[in-house]
Amino acid sequence: AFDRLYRDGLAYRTEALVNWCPGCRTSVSDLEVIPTPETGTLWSVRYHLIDEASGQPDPDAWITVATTRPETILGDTAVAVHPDDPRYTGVVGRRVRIPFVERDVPLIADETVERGFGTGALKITPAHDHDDYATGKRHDLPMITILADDATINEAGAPFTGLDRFDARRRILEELRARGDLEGERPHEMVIGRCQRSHDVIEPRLKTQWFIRTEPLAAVALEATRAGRTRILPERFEKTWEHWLTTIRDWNVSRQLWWGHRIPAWYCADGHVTVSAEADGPAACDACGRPAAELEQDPDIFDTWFSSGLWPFSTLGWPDDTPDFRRFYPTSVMETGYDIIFFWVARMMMLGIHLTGTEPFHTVYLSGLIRDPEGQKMSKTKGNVVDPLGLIDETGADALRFALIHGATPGLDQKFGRAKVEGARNFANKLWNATRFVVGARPPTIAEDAPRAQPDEGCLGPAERWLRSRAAATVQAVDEAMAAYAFGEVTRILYDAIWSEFCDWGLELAKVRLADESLPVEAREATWWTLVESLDTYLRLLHPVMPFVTETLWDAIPHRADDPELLIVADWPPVGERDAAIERRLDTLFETITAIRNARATARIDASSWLETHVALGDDALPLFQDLAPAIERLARARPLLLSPSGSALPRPSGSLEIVLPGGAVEATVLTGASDDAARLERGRLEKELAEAEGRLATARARLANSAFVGKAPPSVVEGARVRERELAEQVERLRERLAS
RNA sequence: GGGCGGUUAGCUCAGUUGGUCAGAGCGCCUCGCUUACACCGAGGAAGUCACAGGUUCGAGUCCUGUACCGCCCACCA
Repeated sequence: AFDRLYRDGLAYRTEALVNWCPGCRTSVSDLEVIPTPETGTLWSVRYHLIDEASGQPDPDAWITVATTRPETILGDTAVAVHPDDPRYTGVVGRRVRIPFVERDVPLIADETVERGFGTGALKITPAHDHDDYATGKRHDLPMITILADDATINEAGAPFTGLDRFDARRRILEELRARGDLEGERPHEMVIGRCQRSHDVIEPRLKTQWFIRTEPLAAVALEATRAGRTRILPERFEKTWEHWLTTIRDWNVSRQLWWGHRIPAWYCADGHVTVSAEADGPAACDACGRPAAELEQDPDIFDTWFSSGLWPFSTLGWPDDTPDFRRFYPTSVMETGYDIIFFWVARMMMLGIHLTGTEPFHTVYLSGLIRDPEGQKMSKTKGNVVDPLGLIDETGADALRFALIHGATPGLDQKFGRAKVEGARNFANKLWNATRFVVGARPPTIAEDAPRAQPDEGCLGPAERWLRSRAAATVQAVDEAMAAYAFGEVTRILYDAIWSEFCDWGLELAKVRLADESLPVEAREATWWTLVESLDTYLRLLHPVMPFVTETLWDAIPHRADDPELLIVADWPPVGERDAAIERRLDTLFETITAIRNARATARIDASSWLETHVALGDDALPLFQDLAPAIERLARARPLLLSPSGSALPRPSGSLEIVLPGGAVEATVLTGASDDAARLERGRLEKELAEAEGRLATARARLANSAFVGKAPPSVVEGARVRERELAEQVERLRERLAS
């Protein structure tokens, strides 16, 4: 890759100002310099003007400069003021004496100087400051390096040679004060660049190193996102992307470290450069033909992100045209944290497009960061890091995966702790037990190793049709969420479908039918096959999130002849057919059961006692309720259970529990055997329900009475409001009847 | 100095194109060992959706501003 970049004119070696970390003894990229706000000191220092006659500094004439880094005085090669600054119009062009090094430097005018800052006069240290470097270039100033690699003062900084930079600063200040040239000092809020890794103060300094010319690379990366060939999600990050890539500077890729890919560049005695992609290096110098034995390889290595930037294709055998590369490049979706969008994603894009001609992925999905339960960034020094392996030992990898995905919203950080993993572990456990139940509930008429059979359509009851319809709904919902990269939504859909629908209602209904000896064998078999079918669907849907437990459980259920050995390669489930009518009626049935349970609990009736219960409901749902009567009996502890068409007179002995469903479509009476206490509690519940229903009814009526609403809202919305109003009115009426009697 | 995100039940967070969206999990309260599961089951309480304006018949949901928390980018020594 480097060889290609070099030959394409995109890699070059030059002496330039780099970010030097004295602690790591290496240069680092701009991205690895962390701007850190700190309170420093701003010192005012007098530089004496040179008397033009004597050529000596004038003790009584000076210009005062402001600096936060007095040690860099040793490297000053100019003093700059703004050209339009009236205070200095007379002195521009004269020379000043730099103390200690006794160097005379020009007083120059440059528009970048802020007149309002400090004294309006700025010392220029081109070899140790990015701004000054630019100024030095503009004015062709000498660049004097005064620091060694360990940030001690070098020979150029005599008489302070050998002192650490901060010791040198103290000494210099002392001496300036002694000379009377330290005019003042004051605290100064500033931003200091520190090393991302060692936190040392970064020293800008001159080094001869390799750079990647980023502008053309950034241009093609930008073009790819602008044209939509690569999409960044969430979209708002495209703005960040644009900004960074349009202001990007050339990338220093040389590192003076040991671990990494060594830079494949060789130098001869004449300083010629030979870059080679050969494993053993070049045979001879490209320029002068000196043999390999006389060449020396660059001791530096690449920035780790240079190597990482090649990942999408270097892992596939590139630059060879391998089957893997042909099959898997370009990749599809790049998922990573937003914190490395520049470090990694941008580099993969720039290098990938240039080197392969194709964007490495069509979508970049940026997730948030995982933080500790208090919202702190996890760090080893803080000790708040979750050890995934330890957690996996405790709760399983599936639980960890589920928890991380469940809690994730694209691009937003999530607080993460034990509680979330435990919830996911419980879910896995629930699924495990549900499967255990299904496997154990196999009717004896079905052989243990029987191949998977379709439920007999003719034998399906409403519960079975409901299970199938809900499974279809879940497949559809999961498909949509997946397509939208809403992975947290995927887990939420599956959690609800499996726990609240399949387990809470589906299995409970199935238990009753499976145990019903009065039904023909075929009916019970159909119920079981329906359970297997739904479970099979849910396991397939959940597999990407919880691969291990689903794989194991899937192995335990009967399979079709064309199923593969493993779930991981099994087909994604197709969307089945919905049955809206069944879903609606079952919902009503569930609501009825819940309402009866609620009434019983409110009246503090022993949950295990069986009570005579009367239910009246509309003709459309009545047959279904009759069909599922045994299940209602069991789930509502309603026995005997009497079902009748709505409008039928229900018995209302004292102490009975009165139930009216929203909409008034279902009414029920539970005979408690009369207890004053129960009756009182029950009445309180009914009154509360009435008050709530009346409140909603008033709101609904007010809305419909508003001619603007009726006139402007879409007809479907108005119609919906009318239906709601009717239902509430019905419910209120029924409740009043109950309370009156 | 620019740019961005967050502010919804005690806690952690969902809420796609504005119209039963006020939700989930945990926690809490009351019951319960009913033949898959107490890592469970049944029921329940709990939010003026940060604040102030505005648009609209209608706004957590759109616009403007404010406050607080956080992040990114940035060559005022």
